[in-house]
Amino acid sequence: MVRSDIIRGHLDSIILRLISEKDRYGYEISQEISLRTNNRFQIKEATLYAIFQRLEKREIIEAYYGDITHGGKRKYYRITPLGRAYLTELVREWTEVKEIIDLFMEGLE
Amino acid sequence: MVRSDIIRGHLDSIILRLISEKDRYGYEISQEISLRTNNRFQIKEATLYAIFQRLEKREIIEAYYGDITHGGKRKYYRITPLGRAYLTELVREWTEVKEIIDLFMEGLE
DNA sequence: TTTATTACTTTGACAGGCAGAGTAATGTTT
DNA sequence: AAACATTACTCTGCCTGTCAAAGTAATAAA
Repeated sequence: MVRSDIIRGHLDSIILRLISEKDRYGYEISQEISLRTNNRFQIKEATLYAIFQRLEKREIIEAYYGDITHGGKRKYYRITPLGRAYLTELVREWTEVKEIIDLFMEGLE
Repeated sequence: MVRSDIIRGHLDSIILRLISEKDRYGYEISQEISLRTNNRFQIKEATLYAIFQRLEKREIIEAYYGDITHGGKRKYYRITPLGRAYLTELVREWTEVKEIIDLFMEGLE
């Protein structure tokens, strides 16, 4: 399991990417992350919902309530055009960050 | 210039890597980072010295004063055996984090 | 002698992430 | 029907890493 303070700062990217594929609700995203990473990383609930609030306030995502529920009521999020642009920028940034950190980390494995 | 909150958590790695090459002092590390990244990333002084304190307390690095100065007196740091082990672990972690984030970021560039 | 550069330190604040506790609706067991 | 498990979201208060800002001090250059 990866320490979360090392993945910190990239959670916006991960969540936004998942929402960009299709509208999703919180619990679903949480499960999807565990699934795709094969449980190597799990997002904490408190963190996830804090990110939703942040992104919604910045108009990067927007919320609506779904009707199909299975327990608590689902709050779906969709990405806005602004969010798409932001995600593109995040992907570019990730490429650059990888390059930079690799500059220091390579040749040691 | 890369935002520092996206590189956050990897600064220990970068600094430790530089110290592992040879004993270094703060100002030197700061310059070296700017140089190697071609100014795409610069570490802030306050951050750098805070990291030194943290790593020294954890006995990952240790300090001594050098005699050759050129302005303020230089405080050199060397990596300890514990530090070497920690660095190895950090490199392994970095490989894993890259894999995980790439899981979400790929196919969008 | 004034200014620039080198070099380190400290304080206080901010932001992201999280533990823990809580609310509520639905499905499953007994 | 009662009890329990699961789904699903919210809120509060804390911790930690980073940083702006301000300060100290020594050497080199103008």
